[in-house]
Amino acid sequence: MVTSPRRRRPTLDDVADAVGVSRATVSNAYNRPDQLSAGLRAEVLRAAKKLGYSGPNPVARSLATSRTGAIAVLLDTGLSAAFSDPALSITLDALAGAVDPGGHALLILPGGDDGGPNAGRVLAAQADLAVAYSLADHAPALKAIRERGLPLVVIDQPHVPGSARVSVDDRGGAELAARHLLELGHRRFAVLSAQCLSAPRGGPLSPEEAKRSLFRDNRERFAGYLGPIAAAGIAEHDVLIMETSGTSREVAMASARALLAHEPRPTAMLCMSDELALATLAVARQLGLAVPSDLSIVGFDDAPGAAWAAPGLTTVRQDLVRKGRLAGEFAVRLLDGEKAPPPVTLAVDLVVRDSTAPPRP
Amino acid sequence: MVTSPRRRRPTLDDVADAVGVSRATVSNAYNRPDQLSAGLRAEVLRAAKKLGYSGPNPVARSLATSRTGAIAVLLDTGLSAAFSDPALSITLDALAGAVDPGGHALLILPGGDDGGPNAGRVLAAQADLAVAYSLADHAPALKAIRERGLPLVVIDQPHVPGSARVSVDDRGGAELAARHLLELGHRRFAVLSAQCLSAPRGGPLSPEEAKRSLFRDNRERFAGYLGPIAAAGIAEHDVLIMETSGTSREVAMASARALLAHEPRPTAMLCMSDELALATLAVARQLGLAVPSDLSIVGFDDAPGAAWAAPGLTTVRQDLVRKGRLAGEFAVRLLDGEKAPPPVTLAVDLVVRDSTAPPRP
DNA sequence: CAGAGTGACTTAAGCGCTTCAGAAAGTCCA
DNA sequence: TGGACTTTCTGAAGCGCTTAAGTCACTCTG
Repeated sequence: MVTSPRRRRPTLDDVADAVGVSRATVSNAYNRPDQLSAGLRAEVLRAAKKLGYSGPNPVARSLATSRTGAIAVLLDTGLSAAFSDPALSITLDALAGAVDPGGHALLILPGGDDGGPNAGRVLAAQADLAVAYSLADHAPALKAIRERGLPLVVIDQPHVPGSARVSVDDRGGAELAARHLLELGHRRFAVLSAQCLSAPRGGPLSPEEAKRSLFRDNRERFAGYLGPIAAAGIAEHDVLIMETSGTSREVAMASARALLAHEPRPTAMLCMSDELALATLAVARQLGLAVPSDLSIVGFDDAPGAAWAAPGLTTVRQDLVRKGRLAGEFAVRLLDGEKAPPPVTLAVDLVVRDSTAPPRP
Repeated sequence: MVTSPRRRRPTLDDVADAVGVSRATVSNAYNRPDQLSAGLRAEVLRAAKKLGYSGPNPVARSLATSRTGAIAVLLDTGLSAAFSDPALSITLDALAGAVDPGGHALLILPGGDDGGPNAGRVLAAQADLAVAYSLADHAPALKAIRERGLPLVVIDQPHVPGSARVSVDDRGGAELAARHLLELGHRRFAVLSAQCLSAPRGGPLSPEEAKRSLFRDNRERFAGYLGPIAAAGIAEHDVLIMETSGTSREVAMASARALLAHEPRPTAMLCMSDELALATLAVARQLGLAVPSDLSIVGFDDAPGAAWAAPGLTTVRQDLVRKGRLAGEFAVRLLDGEKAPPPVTLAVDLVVRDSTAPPRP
């Protein structure tokens, strides 16, 4: 019984035996260099190298310390769709940057068709904390997180008791966009939204349906769009609303095309993301519609692409980097055992570029 | 000593005690329902629910089974930069889809400034396998993976003994692009590349420097571009080469602008990704250059944006979905204990759209 | 009705590490 | 010179779970 038949990886004990010290000492050599003499530490490390020991097994360490060093990120779509939205990439990058000094990596849990990741996956995820990004209100994943008692940070979602939250003033932003167009004199509006209802469906939506969206940010934006429009004496039912299914550009373009095919054609399009706005811009170009003289378009996010577009996109700016960083900081604080800070709502503002103008008389 | 002061989470033992069975039975209730009677199982689950036990602790389970259920993805840049490239999103989405049935999530390790993720992070990552995506050849992360003895799948990188590999015919694709332009009659070329050398620097590159790129795919593409051009009797040093630093659109546009400012202006631009090509397209528009009559542009990847662009982008198509899926399948096979399959190189082809034409006479 | 079989649980040995409470040996100062 | 400290290292108790092997009480067969 000298060595196991299948050459197993060396462990802390093997190193300890090789050097002739206790296991605790080897552990200290890696984790608390001040607990042993420099000479012995060097000897331990040398022996480890010789044996091919690459340091404490991360899983075993996690079990002993009850810290995994990972943060689960719960998304509501697949990776490709999720990351085709620059807003997510930017937010997550900032988040990753904020938690990186603490040594936390991101464990990505993509969503399925029920507004978030599979609950079983969430229950099995090795993470110290979860970040939920714009999930449907009823997402099973959220329940799983609660069951596990995992600290939670939510982004762009309704507040969950006990969790930290950062979101933006979706409604206020949408109002800014709608008022801007109203002030320019528009009366025929269309709204292009990402998925609102369960099960990818896509297609036209009534204002009532829109306001019942499963996603809080959608609901808020709808309310923000429709409020000022209604206040201006335009019937909500005269506002065309279209939900896209999925997040691909093709689908978005098809939806935009459907909206623009309506008679009388809307003169202003309110888009819930810059991606949707850019898709609309592309469709307008295909149809030979001049933007902004034939059609005004307003986006949301102020993603980098909004500024590069031709014409530059008028859009509601939100500070994505700040949002991600804040979420990351909240995560770190929760991990440090602090209580959840009060929810933060970031302000937005309207960036007027060249995609909006008064409608043709 | 009835209960610990800080209410700790219930464990398998607590449930076992509550029901009055052994720990193994509770474990079986979760993992091997056929090992106990349906009645007892229901009772166990009921007790678990009552105690607030949400199922076996993932970390402890991992330690016992020596499987984590996560796949580490090693990237060479930060998240924002990484995901601003649709090629990565698409590949990773396909990869995630392929490993999902096995219950594997992706643990994302973004890169720093040394061509890959920090080695310490890699050593500490809780994963069963690593996927390296287009890292620099010497990336410390790769060494860390080897030390750990973790199975490895590399994408678009040199072969690592013992690991699986999928890549595309970068050189062949680049040759197709160059030949296409030569056949159209171009003689003044520029090449726009992503980062090649260590430490983000950006700026003009000599052909020698270019061929020493730290990234295999870059080297191959350079070779593929320059080969046919040289064969056509054009001196390599007459080809303008520019490396961008980072991956943001702004930086890419600045690089493109610099190339187009050269006198005499190149008539054809070879871009190592569609993102770079689209940035070039935007610059050309700003400069009032007509594409393709004043300037031909060829991209690489055939990302979705290539088709939407106006004009449609001529580009080298690679099957990103297939690449990701294949990598995922290889991962699954390695996890099943199979030997590394032989490396696969996917074919590419040239998609000719409207961004290339003969140069103005 | 003995012996083989089967179903339903339990026992106990890990998985590889951290960490706290000592122990042993040396240092310091009155 | 001897008690009070330090420094350096060890012992051992977990962390929460899986799983191979074993026990025990039955049910079939021939």
